[in-house]
Amino acid sequence: MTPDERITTNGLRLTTPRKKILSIFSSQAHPISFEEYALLDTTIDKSTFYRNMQTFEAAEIIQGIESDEGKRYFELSEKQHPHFICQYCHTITCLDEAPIPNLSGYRINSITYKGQCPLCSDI
Amino acid sequence: MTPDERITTNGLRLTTPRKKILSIFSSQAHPISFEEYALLDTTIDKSTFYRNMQTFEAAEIIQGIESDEGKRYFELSEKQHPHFICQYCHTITCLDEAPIPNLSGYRINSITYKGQCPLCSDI
DNA sequence: GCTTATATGCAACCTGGTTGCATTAGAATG
DNA sequence: CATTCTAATGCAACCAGGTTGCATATAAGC
Repeated sequence: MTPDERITTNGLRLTTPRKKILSIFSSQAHPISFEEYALLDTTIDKSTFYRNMQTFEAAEIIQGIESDEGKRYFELSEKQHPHFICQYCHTITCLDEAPIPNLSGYRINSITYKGQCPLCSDI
Repeated sequence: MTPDERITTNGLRLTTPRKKILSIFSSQAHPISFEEYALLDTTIDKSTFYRNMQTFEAAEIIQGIESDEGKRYFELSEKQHPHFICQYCHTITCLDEAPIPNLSGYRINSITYKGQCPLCSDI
């Protein structure tokens, strides 16, 4: 399913800002914040962005994660994978290979590890 | 080591607000936010609280975790354990029994799961 | 007890994110 | 293709959690 199709199958309107949002998110390898998004789309309005993040999260098109700096990062919600947030360089890495544990009774939607990434361990 | 000793061994002064902060945190079963802390200590000053959270995090006396609502929660940094944040009731649970995986190259300081807790799954 | 650096408490501030509301523009209908 | 209706946008004002500057207080060493 293409990003645009994911919008319409959820009964949402295919608007210009939404097409651009999903197009830009499709080309990201890591979650990005509004601040970073706005560098790639200089015409976006802040409230349009955040309102769509909420809409897309409810439709499970986008997934949000909280950084260690009180910011929210977003990425396309494709194959589930944990994230690693480095507390030193604040980089967010997608751990595509890491296993997802089974916690009986709990339904896990996201996993976030925080700590020191390999690059920051070397210093 | 008592909480007070953890302060002095880090070269920090044993002040009245600090003693109260650690005393209150010692009696908590879950991480709490400033909002919740202030209900238990009505004389605390917001900046004193947050400055001490930073100091204590640096001294590894306190550990902070980000909620799914853009708030920060804190708990005494004792035995390392993952946390589960329910996206429906927003409760933070300590998963004392859950295993801590090994990610080669990464040093893990905290693990946060988000999703649906058993109570919210039943509804 | 005196001294000095550290910590407190208050107010002002910052910033990420939200809300209200008038306007715009998808999409369905005839 | 014009009309209609509702969802979505864009702007400005706002909110809340957390931080900062600075004068005052106080813990700890002598």
